[in-house]
Amino acid sequence: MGISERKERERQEMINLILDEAMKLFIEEGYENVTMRKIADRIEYSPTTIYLYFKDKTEIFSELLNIAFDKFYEAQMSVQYIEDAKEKLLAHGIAYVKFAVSNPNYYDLMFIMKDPTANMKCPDDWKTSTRTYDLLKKNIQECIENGYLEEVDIEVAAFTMWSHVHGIASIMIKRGFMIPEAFREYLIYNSIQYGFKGLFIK
Amino acid sequence: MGISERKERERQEMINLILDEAMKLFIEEGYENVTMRKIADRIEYSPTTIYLYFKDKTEIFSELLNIAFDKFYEAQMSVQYIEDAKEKLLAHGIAYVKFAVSNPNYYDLMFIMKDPTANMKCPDDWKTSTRTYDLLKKNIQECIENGYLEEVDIEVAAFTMWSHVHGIASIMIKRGFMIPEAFREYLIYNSIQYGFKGLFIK
DNA sequence: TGACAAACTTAACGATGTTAAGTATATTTG
DNA sequence: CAAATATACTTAACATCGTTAAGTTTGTCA
Repeated sequence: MGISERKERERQEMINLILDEAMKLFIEEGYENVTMRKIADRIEYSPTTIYLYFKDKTEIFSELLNIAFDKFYEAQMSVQYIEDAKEKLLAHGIAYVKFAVSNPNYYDLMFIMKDPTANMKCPDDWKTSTRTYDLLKKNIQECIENGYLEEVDIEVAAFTMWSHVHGIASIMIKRGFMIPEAFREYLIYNSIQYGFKGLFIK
Repeated sequence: MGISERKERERQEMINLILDEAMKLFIEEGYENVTMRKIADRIEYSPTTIYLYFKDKTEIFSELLNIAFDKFYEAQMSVQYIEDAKEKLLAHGIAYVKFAVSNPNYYDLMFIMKDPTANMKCPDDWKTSTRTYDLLKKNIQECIENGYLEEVDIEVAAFTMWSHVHGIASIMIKRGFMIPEAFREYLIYNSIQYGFKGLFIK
């Protein structure tokens, strides 16, 4: 009997409908503009219907978070084809910041916002997030092997590069107005260049 | 007649009382736990009384922001006595992050939170914030003069160091749970060391 | 002492997330 | 095929939030 399959399918469609509209609201207007009632308006159901598919608002955002991390990972992967380890590492950093500034709400959700995942058991749920960090470490390792970087604690090196690009990203997203618009791109590019290059020995 | 003076004094005391309690609530429990009603409870007045002294909630936070920037500036100044320009620059960076992690709510307010100053006219009100950035640039200038740094666009150098320490600070504050507790201090110190040192030529 | 202004409170509005109780629809069972 | 039941959804309500309007108390000055 395909009847329970159909029901499961319909349920999944409803879940996706909710997530899609929540995501649109979120991307367009940011976290504080995603309200249960606004989502309900968009999907043309009553607000309480949402609670039949999600425990609460944070569960919706946990799902959006996973989607965001996937896109984030893809953005980083788009640069992994580069042969030269040094060039790749630089491109990696630039891709990181580029993703952040062109998807500010995703980035906010992933790394800045009061963690909507406070209720999540970390080890499993953050798998998608460590994936990109592992990629960075791999690239650093490659640089060491090719003599571009001296042999250092790879954790320190990775954290240093991460904190640098994260710093750029979050300044641009949260306090970008402090920097003249025309100056921002220049600053992003040259800062990554300047900061990373200092670490290279060749 | 000292009567209007007394009234003005009493008014100022009320303003300070409100700010003090708001600040305590804010430091202890963060932004979202500061509500007009909770402040009212603490000062033992009705919620609406607060509106006789502050236009709205954001005006209270604008005041807290100024106080925070002052403390921040002081924290940076506490390291300016150091003679050697290179040592001073490193200490500056460490002092920055130290302030941030030991005053996470201040730091959040200053550089991370959805700007509570959106209604403020930037040029004047951000004076207190550019003050510390000018200090950083001065220290960098000194390093150049002493041959510690090559002659670079000072704006790029300052932004690079800022984004690095800001990155460290905001990771620790917002996603510190991703890093083992025992590892954090090590990472902070060594990352600043590693990142900054790379920029020096001597 | 009475007029008036300042300080403060009570009550309410519209928004939020969320829950409890009720209704309509679809499926299963006799 | 009709009655029983489970599923999907809605209405109404609660407590909380920032904020406003209207009313009350208090203190100052003529």
